[in-house]
Amino acid sequence: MDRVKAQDETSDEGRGSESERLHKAAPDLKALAIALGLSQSTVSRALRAHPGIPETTRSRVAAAAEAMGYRPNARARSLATGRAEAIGLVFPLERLQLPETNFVEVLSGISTVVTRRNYSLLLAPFEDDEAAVLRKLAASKTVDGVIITRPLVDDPRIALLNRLGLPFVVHGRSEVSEPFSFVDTDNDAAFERLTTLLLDHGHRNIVVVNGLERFRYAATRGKSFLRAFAARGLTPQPGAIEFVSMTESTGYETAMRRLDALEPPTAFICGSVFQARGVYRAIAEHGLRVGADISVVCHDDGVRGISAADFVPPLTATATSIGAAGEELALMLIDQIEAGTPVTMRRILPFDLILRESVGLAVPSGGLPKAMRAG
Amino acid sequence: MDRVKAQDETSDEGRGSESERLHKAAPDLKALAIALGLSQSTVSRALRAHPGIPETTRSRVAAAAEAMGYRPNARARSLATGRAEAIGLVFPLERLQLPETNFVEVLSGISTVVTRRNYSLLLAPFEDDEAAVLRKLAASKTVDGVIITRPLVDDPRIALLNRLGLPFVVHGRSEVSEPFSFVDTDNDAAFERLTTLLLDHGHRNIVVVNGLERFRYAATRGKSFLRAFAARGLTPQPGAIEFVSMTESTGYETAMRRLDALEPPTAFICGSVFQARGVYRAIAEHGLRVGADISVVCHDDGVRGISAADFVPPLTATATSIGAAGEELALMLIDQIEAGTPVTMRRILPFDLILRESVGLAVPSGGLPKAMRAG
DNA sequence: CATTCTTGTGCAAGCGCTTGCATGCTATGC
DNA sequence: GCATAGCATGCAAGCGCTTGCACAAGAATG
Repeated sequence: MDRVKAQDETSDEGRGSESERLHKAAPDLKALAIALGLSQSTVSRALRAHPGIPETTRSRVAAAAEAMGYRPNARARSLATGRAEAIGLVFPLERLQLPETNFVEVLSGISTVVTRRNYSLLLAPFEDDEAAVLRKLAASKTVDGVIITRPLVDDPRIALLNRLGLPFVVHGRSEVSEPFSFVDTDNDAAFERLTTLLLDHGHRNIVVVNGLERFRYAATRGKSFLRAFAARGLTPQPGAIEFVSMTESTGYETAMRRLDALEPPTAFICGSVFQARGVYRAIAEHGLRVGADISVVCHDDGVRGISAADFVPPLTATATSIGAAGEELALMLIDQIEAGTPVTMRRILPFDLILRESVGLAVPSGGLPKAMRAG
Repeated sequence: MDRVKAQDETSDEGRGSESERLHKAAPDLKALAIALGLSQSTVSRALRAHPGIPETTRSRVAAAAEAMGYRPNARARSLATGRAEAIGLVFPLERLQLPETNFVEVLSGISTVVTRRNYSLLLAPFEDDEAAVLRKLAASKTVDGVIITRPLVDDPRIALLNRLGLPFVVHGRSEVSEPFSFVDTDNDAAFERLTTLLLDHGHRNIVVVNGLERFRYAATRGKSFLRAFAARGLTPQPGAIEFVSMTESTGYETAMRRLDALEPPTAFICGSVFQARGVYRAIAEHGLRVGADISVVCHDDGVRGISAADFVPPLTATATSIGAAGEELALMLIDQIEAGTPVTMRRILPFDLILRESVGLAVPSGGLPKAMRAG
């Protein structure tokens, strides 16, 4: 391997003339008021369209502000009003560093709404101490509220935020008794539906490649799986649920291990398209055909660039839009902030079950493959 | 296709008791000063470790602040100091929405440094009017400086920001005469190196799958390609450089079109791994083997989840870390802000040329394939 | 025509912090 | 013993905005 280093240069030098940069300083409220021959109060009220300001004054002020390029100083404004018009997104830094994540989709949804509502979005990553970040955001009043993600089954952040009095919205649910607002996918129904689908196709030995058990969504999904079995008076194999991380490689490893076991499953349910991709790979390496020899279904969050529809063969999945969840989160948080009074809002997003070619009738190991195309 | 809608629920209800949420309000400076029997000035100075405050007082104040959970109000502080201790990242919203982008890597690098330096990161996406966003950020003093990305050959934002007096750093360069700070990859050297490598292997009919010409990095890369030919007294085929977008699909389409042409190229140079992936696909569809029948090289920004090393066959590339560029950008901007005086800092990041199996000797169309393994 | 509203505007007191300058104090020097 | 330094701390004036309240002048009322 041949490695060639290119140069690496750093230098400093003066920049721009003082006069040029001071060109036309943005006026402050006082300057604007003087120019208009009005008091700061009147101008301020006119700009905010307070009642009691006649239309004539209002438009005159608006025109002058526009002409002079006036923008209120956000710092001063937020100090005076107690509102920052900004929300924070608190997340582990590694969600930006790991290759497989649905983080960007959520971020995209949040960004869209925040921009539309004229708020600012503060990114608040943390490395280990999330509570410290939350406390800091609350006390420093940098933001009016926060969005937190990936709640645990019993998440301590909820109590903390309630105590701090910082408005917040959770992406997902938690089993805590405290009240909180959230946006969540209907994991319950989705996994029950996926399980039922496989049961309908005669599968009994099903493995769930689930997320880590401490996260509430994974715990819930596991329970839904069991419930679907119970509803038919059936019992899954012991150890049917694998609580592993949401990556391609763990999907692969888990599937490899289970396929090499004494009684390999006839179907897999995956928690994410990433895991499903790994499962597909393991199945291929075993010389098996998805949909014919073995079935796979998954939950698809609608992550960019990796769609269940593009799998070969196309993957049956419960589909939601995690981008839409992001939008809903931001919307909910901002509404809550602007309501002033603490309210609890909950929203469970719907999903679509989309049947594709990855599901077939259960076949005993080595039995005849039967491709089945649903739809 | 069978679609099942799940429920969709929204509800409001009261939350938490007033007393509970007011539990233990974070004290302000005044409260802390009173508790300590000191004036606000002394406490403030002690906390900021101003000279003239004796060690004894300082530690006493620090201990009390810690015990009472004091955090300065960021709004008030920034109003008083004129510093927000925050920087903004301005970008087109679509960079978050498109599936193929190196945006997250940059963001990750920026986040890391911003957090380490105790700054806040404001995400400032725009839909069409970037200038408006910049003006607003400058006038509203929400941030102390901004990072802008993807500069055009002649980028108007630079003049604007200089005029506004808002500190900024550019990810990439521009040909404007105004001074500005930037962090950039050594595109010049990288593309000259890639071109030379192919020329060394006897390739003369090379197609460059480049980025859009209006972006300075793409324009530069094109010129470097020509320069490498000129250095050998050679001339590339007319229309050798394709200025297209940085996606898998355009890589695919471009390669398909060129491979179907009368004189198909014997080698491709791609601007990104995304394009390269499309090119590989087109080559495979033509029944050709990369490295044997046709050569491919690319520039690899080190995007998560898609590495030149994982291509089949592994792809020769000039490698840089775009995450490192993000870190450098944030570092530079913060240093610049804290320097107070406007300085111009430039940094050109090095790259490694990593030879893998995707390059072979040029073979005439239909000639004997010669696999060649460099290294 | 005096009185009470309305209406449009302004005064001034904050919001919670920083910081230039002033002050009272204890150590030092001659 | 008194002037001269520090030294540690406090006063008060902002930073640029919002907003409760007061106010002047014209409109409406009896």
